[in-house]
Amino acid sequence: MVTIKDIAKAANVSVTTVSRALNGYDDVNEKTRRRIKEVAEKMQYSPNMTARRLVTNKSSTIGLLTSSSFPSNPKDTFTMDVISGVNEYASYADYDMILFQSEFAKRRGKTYHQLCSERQIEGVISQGLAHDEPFLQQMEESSVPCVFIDHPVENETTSFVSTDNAVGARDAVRHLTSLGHQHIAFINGDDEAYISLERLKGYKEGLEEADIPFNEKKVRVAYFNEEEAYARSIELLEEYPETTAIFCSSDLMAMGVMRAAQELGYKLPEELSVVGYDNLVVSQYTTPALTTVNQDKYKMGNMAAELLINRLQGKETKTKVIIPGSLLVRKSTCPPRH
Amino acid sequence: MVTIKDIAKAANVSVTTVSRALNGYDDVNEKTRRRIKEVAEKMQYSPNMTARRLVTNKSSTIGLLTSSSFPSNPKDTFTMDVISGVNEYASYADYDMILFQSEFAKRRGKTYHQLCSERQIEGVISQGLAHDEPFLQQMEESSVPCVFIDHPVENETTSFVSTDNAVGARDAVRHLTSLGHQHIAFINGDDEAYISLERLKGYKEGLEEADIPFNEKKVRVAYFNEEEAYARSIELLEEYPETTAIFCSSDLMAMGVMRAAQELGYKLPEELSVVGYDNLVVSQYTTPALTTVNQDKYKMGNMAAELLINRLQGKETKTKVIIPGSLLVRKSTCPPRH
DNA sequence: CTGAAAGCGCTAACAC
DNA sequence: GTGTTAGCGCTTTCAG
Repeated sequence: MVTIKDIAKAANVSVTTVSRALNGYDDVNEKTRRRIKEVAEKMQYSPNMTARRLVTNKSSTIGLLTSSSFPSNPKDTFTMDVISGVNEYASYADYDMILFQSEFAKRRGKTYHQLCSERQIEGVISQGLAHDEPFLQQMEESSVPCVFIDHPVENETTSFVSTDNAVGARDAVRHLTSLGHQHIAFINGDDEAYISLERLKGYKEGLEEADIPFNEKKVRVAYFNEEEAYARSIELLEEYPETTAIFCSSDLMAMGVMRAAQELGYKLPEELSVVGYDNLVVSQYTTPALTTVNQDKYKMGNMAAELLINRLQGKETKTKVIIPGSLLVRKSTCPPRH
Repeated sequence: MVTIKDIAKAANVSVTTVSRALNGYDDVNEKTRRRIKEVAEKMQYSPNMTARRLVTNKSSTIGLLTSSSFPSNPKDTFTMDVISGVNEYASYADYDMILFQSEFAKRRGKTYHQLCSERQIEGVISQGLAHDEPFLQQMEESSVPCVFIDHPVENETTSFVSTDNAVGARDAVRHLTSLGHQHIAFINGDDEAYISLERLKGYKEGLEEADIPFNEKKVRVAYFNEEEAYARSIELLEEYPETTAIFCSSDLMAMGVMRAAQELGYKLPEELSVVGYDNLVVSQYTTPALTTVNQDKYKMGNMAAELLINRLQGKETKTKVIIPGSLLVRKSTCPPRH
């Protein structure tokens, strides 16, 4: 391994000068710099980041914290897209990215703070943590900068990236009402999580716009789980047979709903319109192809990384970004039968 | 930040003793150890990995090297599954994983060796690199242990993980011939890559078993690309209208083929059977659902990590693992029309 | 402009 | 069993 010491020797200068020359400080003679750079090149020098980290106490590494192993469901490509977006920006900005799972950490008895300090993580991005996940609280309190995806907290060290969930949900419902639907049920993901609350708000707005009374009994929670949604939709359809459309807070849940409806003998979409949320890859291949609200997951990750790294580098930066979504009308929705 | 020095002071011992106590060496009095551990716990000590890395010259970090940003195609969930498998094992074994892209490195003018030495990467896993990617050569020559996915090189520092490609391809063709197909074309991924050669071998075997003569004109190469496969299959179908089945070396290519056939007016699967390879998530949602050869991508990643980390830890370990695949018969294949 | 020296937090001979 | 000491490779005062 070639060190700056070797270069110093070869170039007949001190290690200090080598360090300064290579790191682009301007208090070094241009000729000396050139010579040093040449020597470094010739000797195939490459800096030992670990040593640098130790002394500067900076790691150029960010963490991406998810709850457990991904994908929990093979169809769930959400996290992959986020990872991809984060990694891309991190690479571009010359940061490394490390994946953490809160479940794993807890099993090891590690606190959030340990997770970060052990590796001198400079900042972290969280994605897909449950709203009551203790790590979330620890992140907020930690001095390590972080950005939350879909968890609305902003302060001196914390930023927030999400999509416009209320608008997305409202547009979905608006699409349904404009088709003529009057009986629109809603399978939500959670009853406390931020995005679920927002989407519920959008659902109500959409209903209100069309002068349809809100009925909380027609809202069920299925924890973003396909099987759970399958079960909830069967109950819903039995209790409210007049239902002609179901709006779901994720594509996975929508797939559960479609399966339930088909097994119950509904003809899709004529007898039941279904709308999803997320626009997972699979959603365009379901039968019928799923109408859904697109979320730009890659961009969410990319943005989160940008906000985080800007902050780490002391650049001025937004602390909140809401990425617009858009309704993708496919084949799972149509006017209700009379 | 709490250091061993602080603990040493608080526990009235030397830093050496603290280090030894915390790292489980046995040349330390059990009472002392207990006391030190207590103090460490109380002071919320967590070791500075960077310092440890510097002195031990070990990073507990492995790299996962892919060619470019992933997924190149949103439907392509292959790399995600591999990543997931690698990450899972790495976490379990207490290693960190970092994602590298060869394209990015090259744009930065970094060699493979620099990539590793800068971060003191202990070992790397490669996935999805083109067979003529220069980094592959550099990996083989490097002293950094590595394991190749789908690239057959084994030596003192190198292991190899793949699935049984020849068998997979043969089974696919066997399935087709057993259905009665006599005119089976093949869209391969590459004409030099290891897996492509193996699958070609399997294709020939399958044909031979059924006494069908091999015709190299019926083999086309589409570089694992959907559009490319779309184009090649149109040519194929026009030149050999007697074709009743096409075997493809990836699901993505199979999707291109199905689209081409449908646009050409073929009724699937009655007028053309199509078989894919990989078993991507989407393949079960295509119309018709794609018959394909499953590859356990998660396991490939998991295995690769296991082989690598075993080696890093000096454990005895296999240097080659071939994971069996299995044919998944779905709806895109049926007997040919007479 | 350049160099000497200190030290980041930790491990590992080597003594005692 | 425990402590002393010498670094790992780098950055960064502080002098000159």
